[in-house]
Amino acid sequence: MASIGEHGGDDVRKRLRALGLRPTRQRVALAELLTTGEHRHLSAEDVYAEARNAGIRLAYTTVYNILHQFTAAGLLREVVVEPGRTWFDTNTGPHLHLLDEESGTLQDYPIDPKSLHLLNELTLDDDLEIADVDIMVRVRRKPGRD
Amino acid sequence: MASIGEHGGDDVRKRLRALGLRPTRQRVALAELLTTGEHRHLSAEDVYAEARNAGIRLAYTTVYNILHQFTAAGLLREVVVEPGRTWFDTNTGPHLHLLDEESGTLQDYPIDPKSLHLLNELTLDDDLEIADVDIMVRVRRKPGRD
DNA sequence: GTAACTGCAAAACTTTTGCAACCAG
DNA sequence: CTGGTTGCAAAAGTTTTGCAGTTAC
Repeated sequence: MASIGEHGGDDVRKRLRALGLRPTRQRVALAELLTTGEHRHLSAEDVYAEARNAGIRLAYTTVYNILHQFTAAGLLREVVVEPGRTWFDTNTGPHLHLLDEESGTLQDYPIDPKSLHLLNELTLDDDLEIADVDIMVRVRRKPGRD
Repeated sequence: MASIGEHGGDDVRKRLRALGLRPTRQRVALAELLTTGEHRHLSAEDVYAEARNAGIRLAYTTVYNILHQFTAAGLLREVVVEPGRTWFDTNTGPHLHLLDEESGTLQDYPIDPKSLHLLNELTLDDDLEIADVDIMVRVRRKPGRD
């Protein structure tokens, strides 16, 4: 594990600054929390709870502020599944989402961007360009004998 | 224009019944409203307002109930763009969505399902199958000279 | 010192719930 | 009749706002 210790996080600070974000105590703490370990899907509430558990003192409002700033900066991706169910995805690489509607489970599935052949053929207005593509595959248990 | 007149809607009634939905006054009226004319993206509020303007008396709750029932029955598609921004799409054919984040505008773009080559290669659990696929292409105005 | 940022409480929104009244078959 | 539907008001949930106080540089 890299040296993201007690008083560490110098690299995080640099990265934040490069994104035009002042490395405040709260932003550094959340950035470390969110970029450490496996990729995850977290609700704002999840992030708040985890932060508090980790001993980070910060307000709920601040969690929202920072999550949105991180999303705008490309550190996170926002995934809206249903109204009132927003996930922040720590995986910003090319992937699609598998949603099991029965359980509400969201799963990443890596894809080769080149396979999105279709997107190169979209006819857009001349002054428009593709900023991002979200693909959600809704899966269900096969019907039949239970 | 087909005969969807004052006291008409017999075909609508049949269609609703075929879907297992009792053709109540409210359901018939909304089904006519939503299946007439061009395809559109409507919020629950839009539908409520349009219905009232058209002289249909019904409750906000009922609009939600019916929109969800229609969605489950395949008469509509639900599109969630951001938390607190759900659209009901009257176009149930194969298409993707272009979202201009600046303006919040959502636009349909027809696609050939066969071009979704990628989806045939997804490795899913044996008891799972694809129920539906939502593709959202976020577009933005090209940066550069203003 | 100053602009950027945070924290708190309240507000704003959309969507859901519970239950009595109503209607279709 | 009888269960499926509707309507109303109230509740639930998430996300946003306004503004005073704090912090980064």
